[in-house]
Amino acid sequence: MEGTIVETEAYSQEEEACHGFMNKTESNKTLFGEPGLYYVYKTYGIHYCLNLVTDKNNFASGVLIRSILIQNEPERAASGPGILTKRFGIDKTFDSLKSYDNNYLKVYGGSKKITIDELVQTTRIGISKARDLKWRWYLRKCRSISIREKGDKKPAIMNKNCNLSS
DNA sequence: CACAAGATTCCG
DNA sequence: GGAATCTTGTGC
Repeated sequence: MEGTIVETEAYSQEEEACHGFMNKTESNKTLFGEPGLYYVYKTYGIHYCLNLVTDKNNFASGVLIRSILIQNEPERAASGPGILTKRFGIDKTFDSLKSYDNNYLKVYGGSKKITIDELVQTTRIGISKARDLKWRWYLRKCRSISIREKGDKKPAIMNKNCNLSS
């Protein structure tokens, strides 16, 4: 199974919404690890969320993957952080795996260049702290976005020649 | 040891 | 708008 990441959020220990804001604990320690690791946690007792650890060692930071457009699957089949992990079969066992070196799930940069004007930059979803930071980005022309920014209307169906895959 | 809150989703 | 559901962190 393969798809394109179309919506992400950034988290950093310097802001309150980050799991690593307070301190390093048993459950968030992966977030403090080396860049390129997966950080997977369970939320609301039900859903797993997938992150890529970024920045340097011992600095909690990561990117939450919020929506993936899966090839040869209906739109919105993986639009939302909890639903996409379910769709890809990602659970806690993926936590701390290297994104570039494992046998189950790989993430890599696409060959297609994305320019800043193709993205919508807006606020993050479902958090109560640091609500003002606009650290969420998504592809404007993609229909498989979990929640669109207010006023950003869902685009018309794309034709085959402007697909987002890399 | 108890309790509150959570990077969500689905249903009504 | 609200429940489901359960782990983790914090406080007493």
